[in-house]
Amino acid sequence: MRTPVETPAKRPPAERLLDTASALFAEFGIRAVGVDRILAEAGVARASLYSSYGSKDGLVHAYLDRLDRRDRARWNDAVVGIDDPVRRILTFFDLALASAPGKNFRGCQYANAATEFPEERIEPVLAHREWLLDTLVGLLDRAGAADPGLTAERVRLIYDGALAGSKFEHSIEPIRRGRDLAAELIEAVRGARRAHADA
Amino acid sequence: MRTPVETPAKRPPAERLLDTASALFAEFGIRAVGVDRILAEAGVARASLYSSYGSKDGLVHAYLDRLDRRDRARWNDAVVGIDDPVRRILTFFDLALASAPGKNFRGCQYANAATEFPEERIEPVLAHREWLLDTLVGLLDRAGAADPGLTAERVRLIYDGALAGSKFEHSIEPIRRGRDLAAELIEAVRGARRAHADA
DNA sequence: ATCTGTATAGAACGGTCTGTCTATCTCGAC
DNA sequence: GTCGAGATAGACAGACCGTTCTATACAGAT
Repeated sequence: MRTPVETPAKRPPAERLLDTASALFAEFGIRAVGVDRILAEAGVARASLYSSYGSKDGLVHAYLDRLDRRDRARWNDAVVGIDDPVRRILTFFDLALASAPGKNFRGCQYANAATEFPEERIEPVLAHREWLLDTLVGLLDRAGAADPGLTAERVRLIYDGALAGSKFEHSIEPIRRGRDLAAELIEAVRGARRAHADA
Repeated sequence: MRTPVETPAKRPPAERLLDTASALFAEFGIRAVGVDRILAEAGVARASLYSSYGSKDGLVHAYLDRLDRRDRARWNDAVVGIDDPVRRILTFFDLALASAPGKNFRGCQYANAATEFPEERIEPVLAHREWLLDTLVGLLDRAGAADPGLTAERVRLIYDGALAGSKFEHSIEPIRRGRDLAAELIEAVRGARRAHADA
């Protein structure tokens, strides 16, 4: 049993399916993409979808779950070698800046999923947001910010607004503005704690 | 020809249709609501929809157009008697705070529409955002803020983030936080201009 | 009383959706 | 060579989609 090196090493159907579905869901929305289209673009048989994921809903959950895990991993990779907690926070914006154009400025995929399925509580979406908030709290605490909990909520709010604006305007400008605003906000609350300590 | 006063004055089908559709679109999303359901809940005949609006798409556009006009009117009514430009700005957040629970914390309906139809450029959505920004610029200028253009963009970004957070958390807390953050931001840039003028 | 415009109910159409099923094929293990 | 798992293609079912159509009922104006 050897892994073919020269050939494109045709990947198993389940993986091709998830890759194709992820790209289509992100670009056009979940409800707007039917399984027929996913199957055609992935070059995969219908039965493979239902044996691997059980249903379209199963595929959707696999998409969101992997999205969460990958986004965390991408941030973790990006902050390797960065010690400054503020720069680590701004990395969230930097990653969004880098990926927004390639995703047609579709904004936050978690927000999009929550919009398309307003009645469901989607576990990976909630988990991702909680991770983001917890990470921000820890970093702001390390940065010496006054009231890290409140500031973390505010930074996340700015992050949400930045991605929403990017979707509206099909531009990275709102993300840039959000980055600047977050940086200034953090700088201000660092000063506040310093001033308080001085007094 | 008299207007009946005592009876509920059964309103014409086109209006009932738009009211029902607006409520359903807002709560469950546009794609998720079929015309059958709208017709049933409005108690209106099928043909009335197509004679009044031409198609479901026509109904959707009427919904978004009226939403824009009503939101502007609602803000205009709310700021009657309020002179302070900062309080006028915060009225945007106050209105969102008041209406969010009744709308099941579905966030910004313009953002939701943009999410559900990523390929279209939806005119009322763009117009509403432009009106919001222009209004903010004028008020911030009157408030004596440094760089009203930039600050207006930032306030709108905070507003977007507040509504997005409200949708995620099914709570008005993010809107409250956005209001506070916007108030502090405006106060800071007012101080900046005063300080600059003093120097 | 008749005409007209508008609302009604409901059948029907073509299309698309998710999901199931059958039947064939490929390929690695033994 | 044989077997079996997994992939393939494609037909099929049943529901729902938006839309068009016919036929009927009812109001007000003439």
